[in-house]
Amino acid sequence: MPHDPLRPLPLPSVRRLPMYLRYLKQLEAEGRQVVSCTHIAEHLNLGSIQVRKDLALTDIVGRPKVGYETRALIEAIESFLGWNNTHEAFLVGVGSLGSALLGYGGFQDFGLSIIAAFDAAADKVGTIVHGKEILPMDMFVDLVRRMHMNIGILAVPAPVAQGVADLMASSGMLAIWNFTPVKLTVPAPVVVEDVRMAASFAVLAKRLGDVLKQRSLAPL
Amino acid sequence: MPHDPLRPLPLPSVRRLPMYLRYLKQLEAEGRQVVSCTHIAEHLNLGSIQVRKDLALTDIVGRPKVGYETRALIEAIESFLGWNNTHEAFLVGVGSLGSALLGYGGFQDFGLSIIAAFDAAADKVGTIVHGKEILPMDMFVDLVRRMHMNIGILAVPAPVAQGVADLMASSGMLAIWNFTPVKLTVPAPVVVEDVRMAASFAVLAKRLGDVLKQRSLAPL
DNA sequence: TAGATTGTTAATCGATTAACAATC
DNA sequence: TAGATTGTTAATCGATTAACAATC
Repeated sequence: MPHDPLRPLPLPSVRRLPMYLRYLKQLEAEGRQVVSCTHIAEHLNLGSIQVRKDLALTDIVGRPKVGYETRALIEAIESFLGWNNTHEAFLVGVGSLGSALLGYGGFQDFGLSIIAAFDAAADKVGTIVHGKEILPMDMFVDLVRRMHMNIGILAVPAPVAQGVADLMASSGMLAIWNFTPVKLTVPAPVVVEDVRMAASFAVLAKRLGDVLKQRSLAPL
Repeated sequence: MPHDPLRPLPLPSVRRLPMYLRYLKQLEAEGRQVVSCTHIAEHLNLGSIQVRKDLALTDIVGRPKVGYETRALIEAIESFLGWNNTHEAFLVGVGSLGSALLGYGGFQDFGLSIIAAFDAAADKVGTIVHGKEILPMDMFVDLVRRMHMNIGILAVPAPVAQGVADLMASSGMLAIWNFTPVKLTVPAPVVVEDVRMAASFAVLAKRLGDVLKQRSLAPL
């Protein structure tokens, strides 16, 4: 079932692909040559049909009774996600969150490389954070243009988030990975993906509340 | 429509509530007394019916033609999410991500307070990070029990994630906010919420790819 | 009153799950 | 061959959107 390119991508499936990828890499490291949907599904607590359908997005074909070749599957997912060639990005905002992102090693798992970081604060500019020099905002637009940067990572304080997003868009960036809680407005082709930590915590707090409620109703 | 408590919560709605909350607080700060769904929806690029239905989860009632009282709505959402009383949490793992979480100011918006941080590395224990002393793992289980901590924030390296999660569960914690890419297995009442940055980046990369493809097909 | 907005029921849409033939 | 697994079509489920009466 080669996914009909006219229909929008099923985003829940896209979001699950990195989970498969991570597990497959682990299996490969353990020397496993082939793997079935059933096996993946079991390990990740998912339905095997769902896994099969998600994998089908990448146009991989498996062998009945056997499964998929681990290596081929890894390559199919990476290629589908575009994680086989490196994505270079500029980071703006080197506060506590921004500097964590600068130092986070896990990004290389998905081919993301932060090649420069910018901050508006004069006392941060010129310092080295996790091995990278912090550049002044003055240089931002010019460097984006000269280096044809597509991806901006936004980790500035909320009040200036929209302003920096405008700057990113006007300098020619096409994608903004938004770590602020601000709903950004951007011009036509630019895409924004929000990392909404508050949304995640809302679910946790709500479910914890349910557990506590049940506990108080039915004590030991 | 007071949400039927027997049916599971619509999680997409729960995830949107913090967005509303943030915007409502902004409106309140600007002195706005009442607000309509239409207005909220417009600002957040959502459908007004969706907003109305989400808000109905909190049992708030509005006035036709007028809308909702800003303050009452804020309180209804906070109460629904349990964000009116403070959630205290222990953080484990003070690497680059963990120390960012320690220093991140935004958590107070949702009543989350990290009251202690732990690390296994001897050279980190005893140091002060963002004003908080790093404690040794030896003290973890005992402190969780004595302080009746419910929430653990997991920001350790992937290889030890499951082990620390086991420790959290066995010491009596009921909720784990998981910043690692590992799929955790936990015993019965414990809830886990994953912050899957890779999933978010997968969507961004995929959509950026689409934009670039369109560009190359229809150049200037 | 007229018009806008809420609350609720019905229709649509998309994602998940089930069923089953094809295949190694 | 027998049994397990894939690929695909159909059924179910849940979330979103539409329709509309009630109300201020």
